[in-house]
Amino acid sequence: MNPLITEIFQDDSMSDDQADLLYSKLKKIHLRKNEFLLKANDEVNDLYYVHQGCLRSYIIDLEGKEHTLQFAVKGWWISDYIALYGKTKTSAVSYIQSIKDATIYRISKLEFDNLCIALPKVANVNKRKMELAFASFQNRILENLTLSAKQRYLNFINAYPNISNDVKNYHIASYLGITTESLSRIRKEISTRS
Amino acid sequence: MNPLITEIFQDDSMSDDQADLLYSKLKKIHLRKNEFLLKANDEVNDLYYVHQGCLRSYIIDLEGKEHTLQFAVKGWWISDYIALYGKTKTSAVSYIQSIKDATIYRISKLEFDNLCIALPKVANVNKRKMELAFASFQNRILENLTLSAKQRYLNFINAYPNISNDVKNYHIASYLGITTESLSRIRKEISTRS
DNA sequence: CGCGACGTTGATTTGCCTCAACGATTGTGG
DNA sequence: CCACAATCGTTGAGGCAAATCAACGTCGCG
Repeated sequence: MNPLITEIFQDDSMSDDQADLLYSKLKKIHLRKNEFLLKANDEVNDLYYVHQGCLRSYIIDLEGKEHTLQFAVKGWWISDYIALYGKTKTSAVSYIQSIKDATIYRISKLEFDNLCIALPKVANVNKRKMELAFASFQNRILENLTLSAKQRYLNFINAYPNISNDVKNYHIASYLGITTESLSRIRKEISTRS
Repeated sequence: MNPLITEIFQDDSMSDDQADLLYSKLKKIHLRKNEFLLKANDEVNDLYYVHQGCLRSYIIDLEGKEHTLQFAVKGWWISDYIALYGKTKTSAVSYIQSIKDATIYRISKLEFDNLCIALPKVANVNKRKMELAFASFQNRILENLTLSAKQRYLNFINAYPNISNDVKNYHIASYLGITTESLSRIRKEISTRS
């Protein structure tokens, strides 16, 4: 019984052989705060599982501004999905950086795809993960279309109540698509009316 | 050899038995222009494959405004993914309406999941479809964060050059997250500088 | 024809951005 | 452990892109 494999693949009914196989494909990585897992223009071949810590992926636009795509905490997978999953194989468009010291497990997409074929359980866990991510992407698009900056912020701290200990406000602002100044004013407005 | 199955599952190396099994799970649906496949608060259990025509999914916010989530043309799947894939099973939040006469094939998610288990080919085609959708969602979020309304519009008509024959401008506006008036002004600006 | 759906145009408002300055907090080297 | 600098957050003034509100032209269709 491999507790890491149980954690990652959410299945404790796996044989030792299977767990060993899975484990052999994972490469452990330690990241100090502010270190990068990936940078724009890097070649992208891998998926990253967050075992501990907190990461964030973001892009830098033509004007040099950062835009946060995703935060990832324990239990989440992260990568440059545009490059890794996109129609045309490209190099990374985003940066993935640790926000606090982190332990990551890396697996190549190629290996992962093979595991999905070899082990239906892995395929099924992955399928469900993709579906959940799908739903939450739709939700984010919808919120961006329908809600004010203030409402998006309230939803954010509601959805990620613990994350605000780790991430800076300007990370949140760049996730919500507003400036740090605007977020500051929103926070002020919220705090004064209570 | 079942041409419909070949079209939907992008695999012509399937046995007749397998193709028959797949075909038996599909229910053909005809939609006239403006008919609904799904409405908010309906129970959601199915996936829909667009064989012909054009559909659009949208939500109506608290102020009564429409926001387009997705367009779907031949070869695309559509459903209320927030309800169907979300963490907590809920009823539909969106409307799915045909924009022109359409032929749809419906399959229940339950049946589809069973097929994914029974037929690895189906699982793999589905996996790849999910990955592509994943990448394009990330792209859309990124574009919403980084680009002006004008740039998003230009990207849209570039990405869907044919779609503009079918969809109304106010559909596009609600997809881009702007008002019809703003889109009208953007279109004017584009046409006059050329 | 006449009505409704769709698109356009104008005047005004507004939510958020930009630019600039300045506290507060954190981190670091002497 | 303090001193100082960098990073981060806040505040203010002014500007702009897009929204709002309102009116009107145009097209297609019963």
